[in-house]
Amino acid sequence: MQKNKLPTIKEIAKRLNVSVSTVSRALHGHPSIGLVTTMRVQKIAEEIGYEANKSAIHFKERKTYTIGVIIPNLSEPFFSSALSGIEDIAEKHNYNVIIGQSLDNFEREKRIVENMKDHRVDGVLVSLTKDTSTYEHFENLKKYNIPVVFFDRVPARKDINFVACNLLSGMLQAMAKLVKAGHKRIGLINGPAKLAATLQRVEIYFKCLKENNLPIDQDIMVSTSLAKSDNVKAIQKLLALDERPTAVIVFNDYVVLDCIAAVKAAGLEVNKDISFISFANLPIWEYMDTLPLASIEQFAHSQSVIATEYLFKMIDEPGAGYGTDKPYLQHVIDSEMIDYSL
Amino acid sequence: MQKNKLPTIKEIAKRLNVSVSTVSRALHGHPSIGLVTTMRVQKIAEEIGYEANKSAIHFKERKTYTIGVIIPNLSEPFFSSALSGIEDIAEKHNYNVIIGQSLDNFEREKRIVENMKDHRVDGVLVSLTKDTSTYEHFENLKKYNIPVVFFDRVPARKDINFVACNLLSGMLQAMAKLVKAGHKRIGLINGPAKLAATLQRVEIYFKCLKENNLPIDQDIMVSTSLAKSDNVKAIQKLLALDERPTAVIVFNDYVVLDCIAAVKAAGLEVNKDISFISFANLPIWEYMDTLPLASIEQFAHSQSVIATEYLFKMIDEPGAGYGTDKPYLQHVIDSEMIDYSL
DNA sequence: TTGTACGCGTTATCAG
DNA sequence: CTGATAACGCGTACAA
Repeated sequence: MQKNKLPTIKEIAKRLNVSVSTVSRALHGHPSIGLVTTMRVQKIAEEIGYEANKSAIHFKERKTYTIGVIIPNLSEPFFSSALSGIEDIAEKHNYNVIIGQSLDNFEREKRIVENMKDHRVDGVLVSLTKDTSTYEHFENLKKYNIPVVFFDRVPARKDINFVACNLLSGMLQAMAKLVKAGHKRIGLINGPAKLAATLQRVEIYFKCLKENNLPIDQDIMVSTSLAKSDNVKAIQKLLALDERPTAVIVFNDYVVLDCIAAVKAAGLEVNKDISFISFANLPIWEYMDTLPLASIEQFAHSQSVIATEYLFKMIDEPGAGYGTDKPYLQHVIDSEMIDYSL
Repeated sequence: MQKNKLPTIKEIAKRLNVSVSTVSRALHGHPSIGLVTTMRVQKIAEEIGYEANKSAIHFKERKTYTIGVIIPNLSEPFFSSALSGIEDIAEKHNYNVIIGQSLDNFEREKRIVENMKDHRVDGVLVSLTKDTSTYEHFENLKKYNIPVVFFDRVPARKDINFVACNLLSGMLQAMAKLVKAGHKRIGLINGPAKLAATLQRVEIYFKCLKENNLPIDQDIMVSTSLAKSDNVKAIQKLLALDERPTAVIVFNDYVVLDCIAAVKAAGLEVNKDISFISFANLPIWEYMDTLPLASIEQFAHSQSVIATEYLFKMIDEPGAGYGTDKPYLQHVIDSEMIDYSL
């Protein structure tokens, strides 16, 4: 029935027996168009409910006014909160945001990048899969002049733009606190080996031990794929040790949640038999009865906002050198211990 | 430096001294093109790294292969989980998803709808603002043949497509459980008046009281704007009553979180001095020590998936009558009590 | 002050 | 088998 008969500039021109350019200019209030004509045009534009087809304009401008966001999983508060920040900034720039969930799957990540390139987004924000260790799919975007900024889960390279968290600062505070409380045997539950953050955690862990003159003991270092069952296994391994750690650094708050449950299930008491410190600072701690001693804030929102703002710099001033060589964005946010033991 | 010199079909044509149509057909493996020509074309296409400009194709097809999602807030797990489901389905249909956060602000919602229309999305999914009570901005989309499906927070109308939760079924189970446990004074903490769900809650509340031969008492009915401070005020009002309720139906799990905290702060014990039942079934309950007696699952994921699939039916078969009159989607999911008291 | 012509990248139609 | 041309909706340099 209703044919796709959307009002166009052409339609208006026909009705008024003027040219499309006149209509176009009239609609934009161009000074060179006579007042009467302008009014007449605007009048029927109003009447027939004309509204410019942005996608046509974008096509012509060879821009889409859209940025792409690639993240592992929307269901994780960390990422949805980041996305929320991104959308905020994009909206201020009159940009749209399209999303792609990699689901921590490298192949999917590649497909999503491909798709975003096909759609000619004007820029891309990425938080990597835990399995991403090559970056050609992103290189490809350079060919299309599509700027990329990584955040949080970033490649281990120097020729890219990223914003991430320096976990050390907060961790040092936390560690000092543990040592002061008398902990001498401090374990580590780390994440998947391929994640850059995992390596970082080890480094920090070592550094902190050293800083406090504590020995390194491989027995109390375990890791998890981040799957729930694996989290439980990890903590259980530690609990089963003859000489178990009295405190544990944990990859993130989600893992700690499972650890706490497992400790309770084992008939032990959190913060007495064993204490935890982890990374993320989930908003729910506020409501929990049993929490880690401290959590190292990761600033999902700040990270994403900074990344997005830089992305827009690159988009708005192409050729200004942003994102190339010297002015690479390599923003590292100092982390911060949030003390829950008070 | 690098001019926007992306390889196009035209470029290939020039290099080979053939027409663009030949190139186009060769690229698509059209049978009418000679094998040699086809090969030659594909060869340099490969060489110069040609990739079709989808946005040009979409422009020509007058489709964007993009759907819009309008939700109050990405930071709420309920909505991010819904969005996750939407993105999943869209991806299967090779569609993109653009998002808009209304932040529960009616004016923003209008702007977002406008924006999505400007961008000519092929369809829209909406969960309303708590202040939305008029729907002209959506009517407008009809003019552009952009189908709309509402989910969860839906308009109180019959001439639209929606999927929502019937909260009654789960609630009846929960209520039966309360009564069986001896509760006779059951209060209500409701949400903002403008939200359709608020009215629904009252109806259910009344119905359940009646079903169980309990009297209605205005004193134990309060409401909150959903802001934290307001949540606390609401529960405190109930706690301050001479004869306070022994159990309370609460608008949703987020409000309960604040209630529980307030109860503890008042030196009372949850599930002893006062019990709660609410709506949402947050994933974190699993990890909490203090939880409501039960939570009525809202099925964020299911709702959004069903809504999205119907949206694609409308998109894929326009004129098939979907979304008009008889085949309006008015899918109501029966809710389900999740019992946490075991 | 207004109109003509062109370009954005692609596909479809019609001719040859 | 291949090419020229129109069309999608709009903006704009150039011409009148």
